[in-house]
Amino acid sequence: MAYKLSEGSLEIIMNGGLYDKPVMQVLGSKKIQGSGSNDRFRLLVSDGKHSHSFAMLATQLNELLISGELSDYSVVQINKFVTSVLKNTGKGEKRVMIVLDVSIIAPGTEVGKKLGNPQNWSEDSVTTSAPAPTPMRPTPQAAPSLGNSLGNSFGNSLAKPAAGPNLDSSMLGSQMTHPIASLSPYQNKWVIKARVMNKSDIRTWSNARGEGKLFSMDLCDESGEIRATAFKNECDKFYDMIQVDKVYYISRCQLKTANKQFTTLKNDYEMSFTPDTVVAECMEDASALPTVKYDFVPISDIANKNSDSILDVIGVCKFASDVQELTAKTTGKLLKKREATLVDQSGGAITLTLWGNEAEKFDASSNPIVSAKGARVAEFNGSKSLSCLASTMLRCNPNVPEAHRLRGWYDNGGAGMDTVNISARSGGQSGGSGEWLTFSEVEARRLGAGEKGDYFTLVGVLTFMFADNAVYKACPQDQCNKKLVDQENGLYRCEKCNREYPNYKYRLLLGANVSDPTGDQRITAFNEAAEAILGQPAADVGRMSEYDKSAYTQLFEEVKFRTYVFNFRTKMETYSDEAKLKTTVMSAKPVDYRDANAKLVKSITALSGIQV
DNA sequence: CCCCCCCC
Repeated sequence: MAYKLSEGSLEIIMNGGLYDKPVMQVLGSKKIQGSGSNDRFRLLVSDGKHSHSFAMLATQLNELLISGELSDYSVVQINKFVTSVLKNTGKGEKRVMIVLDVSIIAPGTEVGKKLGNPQNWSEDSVTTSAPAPTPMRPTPQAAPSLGNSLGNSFGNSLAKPAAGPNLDSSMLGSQMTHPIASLSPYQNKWVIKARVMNKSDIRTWSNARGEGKLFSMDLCDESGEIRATAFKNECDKFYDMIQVDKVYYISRCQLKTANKQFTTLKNDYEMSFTPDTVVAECMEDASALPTVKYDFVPISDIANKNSDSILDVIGVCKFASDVQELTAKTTGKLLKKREATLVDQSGGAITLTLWGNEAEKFDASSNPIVSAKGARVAEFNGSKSLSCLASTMLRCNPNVPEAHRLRGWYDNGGAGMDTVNISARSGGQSGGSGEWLTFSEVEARRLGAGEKGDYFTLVGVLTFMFADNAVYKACPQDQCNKKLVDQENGLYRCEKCNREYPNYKYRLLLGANVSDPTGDQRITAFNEAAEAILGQPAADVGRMSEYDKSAYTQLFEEVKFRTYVFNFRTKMETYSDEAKLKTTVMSAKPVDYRDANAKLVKSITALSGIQV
């Protein structure tokens, strides 16, 4: 049988032209050292007229060679390929062809010999041979280096949109962009057309090697996904431009091996923007480019998921807390978070914690549909909630069928449906998201029954205070707050430090009763919380108790029957066979009536389904 | 060149 090779196709391709599905013969292959398991293979290919050893097999096709399916003398049709120019090869520029998809027309064993008499094609042929023959389809003939000319074109169009007779983005079809899966450090001239799946906040760093700022983004196309990071100048240059869900042409980034420890994206490489990087938004229809794929878990099912598992969720945001600031224990970093309560048709409600910029920007006032791909299940005090990671793809009112279904459900009665808050069953900041509970709800939910105790917020009135023992003389050591024993000789003994001191500090330990319309509770307020309740520093309260008893009594009279927004921690403890809730004041704040009224209105709306 | 993903 005679095999017909696409004579002359190599010359076209190696001149940067396009040739549709050339048929070639493989004359040899050679393994070149890749990093780790990423071996790559170089092929010697022939079109019958020329042979060329600068063809490389895309790594995803390695198996063809390893299995022997592709071997010497095989005749193949190259369905998909890209070329790129390598610099610094020692012999000037070298163009390589990367084979992305092949069909084997005849196995090497069947062909058994070299077809024709191909001459070794060299880079010199470019200048000695005639210009490339007419390609198979309209092609950028003025573009001996595809990536380069596209890059220039972007540069021009960014500077002056109407410029450039050569190429504009409307001419950029899929033929001319490179699949993300084909990118590697071996190729430096390429253009990808990619959708932004996720974009990070700007982060700064400071370490022994210096300091700076960066942001990163996750890109995808039909072939795969890759992370790109923009540092310093590039961070400033591109942060505002890059928008989630939009599609961009991107060229001239630096590729490097991805550290798998820090990414879940399916790519062996990641890229960094460089001063030469060009980004141009794709203005034509890019609906063919994949969007984020979801695998939503019904909210009520999340209660059965393991902690730390990663999942996708979508729900109506029924409620969101204010932004709270906190300090990370391990890093000392100042963090901002907001807790959004999501509900869906499963009848479940769950808290989703947003961080940083996403927390600040979030607006729950219109009860948006919120979706999160890759949120992490967290467990606190035995209850499940979700937390966003840097890799989580968060969307408000995403254009997906589930979102439209939820909107319809919520606006037609779903808002009034009873939900089971799986983030509040037996722990956590109960009621989630800054919701206020009553004592009867605390009882109904059996808060405090768990191992670690439960936190909740409640508006209550101080109905009684144990004023007599509210202040004591404490060990003056910084970390030691032990009550001192008066030695009656001007010295005070600390049993914990096993030392005597001539001095002491006053600390507060206030026992009290708090009531709300549904019940009451014996509570304890330690130093800072008690100072907040009394509105006086412990030192002043101590002086009053010792030197101005009437002022001391007056202080407690004034505070009695005041209303506070309390944050409590409660835990069941057993004293001499009797189980009792031990409830501690974590914080006590005066009521902000504006905020309180807003909460009541929200609650009325949620319960009645009627917009107030 | 980062690599943190936090808290009650």
